[in-house]
Amino acid sequence: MELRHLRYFRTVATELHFGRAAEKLHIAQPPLSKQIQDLEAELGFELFTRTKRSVALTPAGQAFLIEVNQIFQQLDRSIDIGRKTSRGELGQISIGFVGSATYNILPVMLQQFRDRYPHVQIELHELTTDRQLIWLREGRIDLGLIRPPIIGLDFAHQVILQESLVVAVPIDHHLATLDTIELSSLATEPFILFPRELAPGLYDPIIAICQAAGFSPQVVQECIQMQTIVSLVSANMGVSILPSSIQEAQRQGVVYKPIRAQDSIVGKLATIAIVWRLNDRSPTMNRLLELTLENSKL
Amino acid sequence: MELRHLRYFRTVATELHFGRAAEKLHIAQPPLSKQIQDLEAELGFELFTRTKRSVALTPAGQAFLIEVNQIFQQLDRSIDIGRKTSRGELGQISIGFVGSATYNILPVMLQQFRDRYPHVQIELHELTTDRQLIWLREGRIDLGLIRPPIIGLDFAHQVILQESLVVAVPIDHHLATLDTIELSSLATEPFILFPRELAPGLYDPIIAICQAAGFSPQVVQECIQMQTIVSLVSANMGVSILPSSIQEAQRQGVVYKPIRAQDSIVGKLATIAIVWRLNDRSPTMNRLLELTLENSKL
DNA sequence: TAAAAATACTCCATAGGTATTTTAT
DNA sequence: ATAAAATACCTATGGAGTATTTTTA
Repeated sequence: MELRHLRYFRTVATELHFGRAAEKLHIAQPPLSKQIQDLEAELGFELFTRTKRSVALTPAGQAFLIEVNQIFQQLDRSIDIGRKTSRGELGQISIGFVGSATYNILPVMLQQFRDRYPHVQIELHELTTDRQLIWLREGRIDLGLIRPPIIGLDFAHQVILQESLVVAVPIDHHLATLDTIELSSLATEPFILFPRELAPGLYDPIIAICQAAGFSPQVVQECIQMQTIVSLVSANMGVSILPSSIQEAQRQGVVYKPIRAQDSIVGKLATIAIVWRLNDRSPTMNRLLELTLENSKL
Repeated sequence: MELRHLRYFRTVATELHFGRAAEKLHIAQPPLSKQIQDLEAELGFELFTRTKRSVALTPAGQAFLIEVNQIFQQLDRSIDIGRKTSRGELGQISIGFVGSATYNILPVMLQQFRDRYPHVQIELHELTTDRQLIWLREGRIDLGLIRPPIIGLDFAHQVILQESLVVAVPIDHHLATLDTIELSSLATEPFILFPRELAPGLYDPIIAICQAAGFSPQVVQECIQMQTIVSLVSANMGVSILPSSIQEAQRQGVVYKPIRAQDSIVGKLATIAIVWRLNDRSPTMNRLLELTLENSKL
């Protein structure tokens, strides 16, 4: 059986006239009769009762017609789904992100993508940079928002955000009244930082600028979550240096101050990059990368 | 597009190897490659990523595969439904019946049919004989259980039940003690009968046997429902002559007595026939007629 | 008698086969 | 070097066309 048989059947069933049906199908009447006969032979039951002067559907033909219409509906649906998937309008994508991406790039990226491609299922995983690279390799996520550097040759990446660092001090701290803070004035302050392994690409520059300012920070506490660091600063446990986007997360008892003369020595050191597997270009990923990279250029 | 393309696609998608897929399909590899290419061209998107050494489904191909499997499922379903309908195992039938068929033929017929063909939808309509013939002609019912005679040449029918008549008398009536009743002893009794129009094929024989016994029954009350006649008899309103199957409907205050010497003069006068439209032989109807006629022969 | 489906045949488009090339491992 | 898909070209099945017959309203 081929779709041709079913197409012909549908036409004859609606026209109830082999001649007209053949005309509608742009074929001659005899081959149409032949095809319907072949179909009936294959099915093992009669579709039409022909009385040489009139054609009518048998009860089985009526029941079959209803079901055959479903086949064509399902066929249209199949093509539509395939086409949409090929365009990245339909599908799913699994995204990893570092906690600090929550304050800037991630919400913008998600909202834009959801607006443009509402039928794509997005799965989100908050993970550290190193876990993201592992998950990427294992195929558990398709994209990662990480803090460089990236180790491994099987990844492609693109920096999408560069931000400056700020100093976080408790609101009643003696430095809290200044507009900008000289790094050297933090030499004797207790520091709260994240463990180096978590984001060496962010940790190392922080240590480097401190040493350039003539001191090594005295780390009294390490925290995995940036939110926790901020909490501890507000609790007068010490000060910290963090990406400036942390200011988006409003928090009582903490003030953020720019580092003086940052542009020349310090620059925009906190970077976030988007990573994906080399040679993995699903349509959905392409659409998301397009949107994100296009955006990060602005 | 033809089912061939989809069949080939499914095989390649499961084998992920054109050579093996071709073997499985009993065709050579080049035409298989060609057909898949044609399919992709028609769909407007790629189904496979071929890297000369390995074949993989694209995301669109994966999505399409799932949907295509649905097509084949729907195809199987269509054939199955058509086949079952052609055998009368699936479908619907609308049956009319006279109230008095409720006591004998109808319940047996329904139970047997339901047991054998549980997926056929049965619609039941209690109607008088004349209404049934009208509904039959209008296509509102497919079969009727009626009391002959049948007027109209466009019907086929078959008598399926012949039963004798019995006399219904109140339990405290002076005739209630006898084993059988002589019709002539009813000459002066008040009669309760149904209107002639309702079932002339039953009414006329009743009048005829009374007249053969030398009297015309004094009808004091007419009722459409046989149940009502029985009620009135039990209320001492009079006596009646009814088909013997009325005894199935147990009722306080009424006794039923055979008519004496019934075999010779009276015979089995109350008949029920099954009627259908000439040349209307749906599979469902054929199955029901088969069962019923086969049964009535016993 | 006329309208419509079925038969009988003929033809050609295309599905499928064979031989070969290309390409990636 | 080899496995596997693509390309090129050929063959032949069967879908479609034409002419005719059959059937019944």
